[in-house]
Parts: sequence; structure tokens; C-alpha cells
Amino acid sequence: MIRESILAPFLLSLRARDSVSPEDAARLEALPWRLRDAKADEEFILEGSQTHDSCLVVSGYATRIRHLSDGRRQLTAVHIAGDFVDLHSLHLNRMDHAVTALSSCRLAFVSHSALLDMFEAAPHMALLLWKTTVIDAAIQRAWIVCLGRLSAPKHLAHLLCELCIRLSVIEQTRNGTFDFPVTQQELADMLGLSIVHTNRSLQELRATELVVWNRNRVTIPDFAKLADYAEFDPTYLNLKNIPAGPN
Amino acid sequence: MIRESILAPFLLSLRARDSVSPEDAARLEALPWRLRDAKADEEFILEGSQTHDSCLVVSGYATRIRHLSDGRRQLTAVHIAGDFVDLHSLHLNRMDHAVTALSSCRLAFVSHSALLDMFEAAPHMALLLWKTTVIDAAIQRAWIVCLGRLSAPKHLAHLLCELCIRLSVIEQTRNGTFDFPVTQQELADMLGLSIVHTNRSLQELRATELVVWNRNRVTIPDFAKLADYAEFDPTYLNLKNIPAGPN
DNA sequence: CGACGTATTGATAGACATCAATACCAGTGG
DNA sequence: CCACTGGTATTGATGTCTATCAATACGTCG
Repeated sequence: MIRESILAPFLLSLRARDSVSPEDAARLEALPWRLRDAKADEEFILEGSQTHDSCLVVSGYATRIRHLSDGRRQLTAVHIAGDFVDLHSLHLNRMDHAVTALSSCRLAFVSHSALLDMFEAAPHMALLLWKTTVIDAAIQRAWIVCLGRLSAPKHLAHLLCELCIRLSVIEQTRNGTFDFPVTQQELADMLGLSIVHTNRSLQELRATELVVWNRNRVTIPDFAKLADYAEFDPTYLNLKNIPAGPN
Repeated sequence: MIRESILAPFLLSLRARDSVSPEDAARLEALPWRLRDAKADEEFILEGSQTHDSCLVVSGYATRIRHLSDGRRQLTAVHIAGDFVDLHSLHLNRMDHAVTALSSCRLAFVSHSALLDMFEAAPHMALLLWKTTVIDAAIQRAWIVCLGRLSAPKHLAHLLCELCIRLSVIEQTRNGTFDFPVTQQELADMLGLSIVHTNRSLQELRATELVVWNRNRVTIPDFAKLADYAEFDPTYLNLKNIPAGPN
């Protein structure tokens, strides 16, 4: 039996947005990846560090996190399997934030020099990876809009819509159900809310039956309804085919 | 007398973060730029549009804006001279937001195909421009943190710190003074606040003499003090030399 | 001078934070 | 098997921040 490629989710994610030739996929496979597992809560890229590798999430959930002086935190992104979390470091001197595992994660690291060599040999690969960072930026803009202009429950709903679509791209949803292994504290730090208000916002979504959430398992019974409620427009995810809803 | 290059601020911005050889600067100069002026409030890149050019701000102020269904708005970025506003469109199918002039602006457009030709001829140029989009993304992360975890006055203070540093890079500050031609409504839409509360937050900064703001002219008398108040850490702007303060 | 957009002020309501307690739940050791 | 423990979730009460509504003032332009 053939081993599933560690790049499978990454390729799913790329191909949902662009065509990727078999040769290009082979180029990515040929990179000298080094695998590593991270436990939940492990901060595997340190704030302020200078790195010489970039990091791809193979499985599990990770997050970008910024710590404030008084100990409060804000998460600025959630990353799922297939996300090339840390292409930034290829360009940035010093990390302005940390990257932490939300669940236990499998990570694949590749050195900057190997990436640069690949770009030298096949310049269009830079465009392909560039695009992934541009889409990450689009997601961040959506977060800005949510933080600035949506109520707490709608913001939470929007986040779940986004996750559902992104996870469906990498085939991690079933009938509108997906894993989302976060504590309410972590959720609060994504939404820029207190933990108490996060809890109440979640209960509001439960009460209106827009969302079912047991432990780490989220179900969206009626995606269109939730998307409408949250003013979710998936354009920013830049998918070739917008899924009508969860599969 | 030699005409000042329309790329002068862009090169200042690039060189504050990276070394750019004269040849590379010449490559950028050689692109087939088309100049265009935009009046204040003109939406020069439409939400939902598909474009075949990218756009650089030569002078003036522009902003990325997202409109919500009920007419409310959220600005997700402020762009100043030297910002390559719209490299995104090189990668994204459809704009998920509009780009609008805050003041009258001079813009320089270049076709995607010309950019791609340049990358073909000189692949490292893609890395250079990629980097600018990565820095934009870092700024957006900072905005997320501000929106999520800073009080209104601190958020405003943080925004002014960021602008002051970015403007000083392109030599648009003098003694801590710079132009910022926005209405309080626009400011409110950046900060995710109501206009009334924006006004009161501004007055608080005035009362504590952290900021002087007359018309469109902002002065920061003591940058270190304001930065401390706003928990501003300029790491994310990725400058080679962090200016100690305004010049 | 009048008109319009913008800024400012006051009063009130709503959203969200904070504090403090209680409930739940998986894991541990007796 | 069960009590204990520590983390997480939930609830209630209260306070603060921010939004909204409604005036009024200011400033530029015709």
C-alpha cells in the first residue's frame, strides 16, 4: 500500500485555487521535508525568533498568537492541515508573533535555502507559494472586518463558516461536521472577547440551532442559514468552485 | 533638472527593509507604468472586480474598504505613497474589497503581464515584491490585535504610531508631524468604532497631550511616550533600522 | 450670509468585561 | 470502584466601554 503523501492536504488546498501540474507537485514532494510532531499547546515557532525553515501543517490545528504585556492574547489566524504556516519567515527577519499547536500536530519543515533553490530552478513555484500567502492575507482582512463590525455571535458564526469551507477543501468535513479542538479560552482569544461572553455567544448559536457543538466536534445543520446570519461571503477564500455548503 | 522618479517612495520603502541593487531598481523603473490621478473618495478598484493591472500609490493616501450589507464599512488597511496596493490582484480572481482614495492620489498602474514578464526575466524580483505583500499581512495582523485587545484610545494611538513610522520611512514626516487627511468617519471605520466614540477617543489623546491633531495635520510630541501607551512594537514593520522616533 | 459637511457634546441604551461562584468531566490514585 | 483533583464550561450579578440618538457648534465654500 502506498503511503499517503504528507503533502496531500497541501495539494488539495492548492488545487482548489489553481491548477498544479504533476511536475510541480513532484517538485514540492522532492523538497527535503523534515517531519516533527508537536503536542497540543506547544509553541513551535517562538515570538521574536529568527528561523531558517518554513513550516507546513500536515495534520492537526495550529494558530498564530500575539501576547500582550498584561498577559492577554490575541490569535490572528487558525491554521489547518495543508497550510504553509510559516512562509513569512522566508521574508521577515524576526517573528512578530508565535505559532502554537492547538491540537497535537504533525509538522513538516523545509529550509529556506531549499525553497530558494526550488524557486531558482522553477521560478513559477514562487508565484504558487506567494499566492498561498496572499490568500492568508485575505483571510486576515476578513478577520479585521469581523472584529470591527460584527457582533460577538455573528463573528463566531463567521469563523465557523470559514473553517467549515476551508476544512471541506481538504476533505475534513462530513455532513457539515468537523473537528475544532479548541477551548473556549482559545476561542475567546480568536474573537477578541472575554471567555464568558464567548460562552454566551456560543450558547446563542446553539439556542437558535445554527450550530451544534459537542466537545471538539462542530456541526452546522444548515450552512446557508448560518452563512446568511454571519454575512459570510466566501469570495475571499479564492476557491475555483465555491462549495454550496458542507459536503 | 531631473524629474523625480515616480518610484521614489516605493524604493525608499523597499530599501528600508532590504537592499535593492541599482539594476533591480532599473527593472522596476522600466516597467510600463501608466499614471492616473484619483480624486479623494474615488473608488479606483471596485469590490468584486477582476483586474489585469496592479496599482502602486505614488502620492496621497488610499484605503482598502469592505462594505457590509447594512451600509456599515470596515477599512482594513491604509496605504501611503510607495505602497504597492494591489499586488493581490495578481493572484486573486475577484477583489473581495474595494480600494479607495482617502486624499487625492497619484497612482501608477502596471499590467500583470508586464510583472510576470519581469519575473520571468529576473525571478528574484518576485521575491522582492512578495516580501512587500508579506509585510502588508504583518500590518494586518497588528490591526487584528489592536481590534481585538486594545481600548479605543490605545488603538487610535497605535494606528498613529504605525503611520508615523511608515511615513518617516518615505520621508513624509518632520519633527513628528505628518499629514493624515481623513474624516473622523473614516477613522471610525478603521478602528471599528462609532464616529462619536472615535471623537472622544481622539479628545482623550489630545487631553493627555499624547497627540496634537489640527485639521489633517498630526503631531506626536513624544513618540516614545505614545508608543509606550499604545503598546506599539515596530518589529512587525520589518525595518532594518528601527527609527528611535519621528525625525 | 446661507448651506452643507464635519466635529463636538449630552443623554441614554446596549454590548461586553469582570468578578465570583457553581457545575461538569476526564484523569489519577487510593 | 470511588473520592479527589485540576481544568474547562456555565451561570449570575455588576460595572465599564462603546453605540445610538439627538442636538449644537464649527468651518469652508458658494
